[in-house]
Amino acid sequence: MSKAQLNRTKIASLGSDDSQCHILHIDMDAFYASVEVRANPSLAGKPVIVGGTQGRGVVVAATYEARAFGIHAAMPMSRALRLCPQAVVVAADHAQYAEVSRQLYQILISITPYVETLALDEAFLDISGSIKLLGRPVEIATKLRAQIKSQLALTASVGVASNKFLAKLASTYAKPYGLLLIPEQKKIEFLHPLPVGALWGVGEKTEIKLKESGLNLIGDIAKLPIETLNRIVGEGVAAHIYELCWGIDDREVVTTEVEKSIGNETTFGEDLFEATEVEAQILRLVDQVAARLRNRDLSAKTICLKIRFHDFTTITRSKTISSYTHNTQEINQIARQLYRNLNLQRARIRLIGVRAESLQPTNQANFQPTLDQPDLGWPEAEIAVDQARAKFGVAAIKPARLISEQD
DNA sequence: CAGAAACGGTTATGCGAC
DNA sequence: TGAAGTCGCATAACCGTT
Repeated sequence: MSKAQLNRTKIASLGSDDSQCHILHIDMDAFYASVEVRANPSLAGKPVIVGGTQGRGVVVAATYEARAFGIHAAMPMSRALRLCPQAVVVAADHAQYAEVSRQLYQILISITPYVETLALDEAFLDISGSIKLLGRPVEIATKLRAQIKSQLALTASVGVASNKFLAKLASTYAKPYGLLLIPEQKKIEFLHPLPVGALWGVGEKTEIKLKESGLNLIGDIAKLPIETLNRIVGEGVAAHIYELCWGIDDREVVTTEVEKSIGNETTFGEDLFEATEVEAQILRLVDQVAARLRNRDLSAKTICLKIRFHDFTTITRSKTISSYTHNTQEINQIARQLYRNLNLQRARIRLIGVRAESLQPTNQANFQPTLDQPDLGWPEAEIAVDQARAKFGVAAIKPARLISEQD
C-alpha cells in the first residue's frame, strides 16, 4: 500500500453523521489470500502469497503477515521471496475465487438491487432505497460486514460516503477489517491532507507530473486554477481529478455490466522464436477467447493481437471485420494474419495476447448489412423486425424515412 | 468543381485499476 | 530489478465521407 497512512485519531474524529451517505463500497480483505487460508487453516497466521509459481510470476495477493515484509500485489515473485523466503506460495485458483465472489454477490443483493461489481472482491451499493427498511447507512454497513463474516468466514472492509469516489477511499483507509464513514460535511477535511496518488485515476505517470509541479497533496491541487491543471496533466484528466479534489463525483452505481471486450494473454516461461510455435500459441488463445464468447452468447467485430518482446516493448495490432463472429477458425485466421503482417524475424517474444472487441449479443450481431454486402443479412433483419413487432406492436419499428414529426 | 471542415470509424498506444 | 492477466477509458493519427 503506497498511499500514505492517515492518522487513526483523525479518522475517529470524523463523526457519525451518515445522513447523506448512501453509497457503500465493499472490499474483501486480502481476498485471494484469505480464501486460500480459509481452505487450508494450517496457513493461518503465516505469510501467504498467491501468485505465479513459475519463474516469471508476480504476486497476485498476500496476507497481512506477508505484507509486513514489504510484499505487495504486482511485485515480482523472485523479489517477494527474497524479502520473505519462508513465505508459503500458493497458485491462484480463479474458479474458487469466482465461486466465493458469487456467494458474496448474493449477500449484497439481499441489501439492495443496486449493486455494481468492480472486481471479484469489490462492489458499490446504492442504499438510498434501503434505508427505510434496513436502517441508517452505518447500521446497514455494520450488519453487512457481520453477515459476510458469518456466512463466508471472510472479512470485508466497508466505506460509507455520499459518492463512489469517497466511499472507495473510505474502505481503503478502513482496511483491514474496518468500517469508515466520511460524513458529507467532513469530506474536504478528510480529502485535502491526502497524497495526490489517492485520487482515483492518478497512477504512477500522472503522479510524477503532479509532483514535478510541486503538487503533493490533494489540497494543493484544489487550490489551483483549472487552466494551470490543464497544462500539467491535460484537459481530460484535469477535469476529472479537479472534481474529485472537491469530493465531487456524480457517477451513478450501474448494475448492468455487459462486457466490452474479452481476451486472454500468456507470458511464456521462455521466450518464443519460431513462427510455428507462435502460431500454435495464437490458436490456443483464440480457442479460449472464442469459447468464452460463445459461452456468453457474444460475437465480436474487432480482433486484437498483442505481442510483448523480450525487452518488454509491447505492440498491438487489430482488425475490424464487416460482420460479427465467435468462430474459432475465423478469429484464428485474422489473428494469425495480424501476426504474419508483422514480418518478425526470430524476435524474442515473451507474451502473446488475443482480445475480442466491439461485442454484440450473437442473436443481434450477425446481420449487419454493410456497404460491402448491401443485401446480406436483410432476411434475418426482417425476421427480427417481425419478432419485435409481435411484441411491441406494428408501430414500434419502421424505416427511418417513414418517421414523421408526431412520432 | 475543388477544397475546407466536420464527422465517424478504425487503428495504435498509453494509462490506470484490481 | 524484473515486471501477470484482464479490462475500461482516453487520446491521437489517419482515413474516407459528406
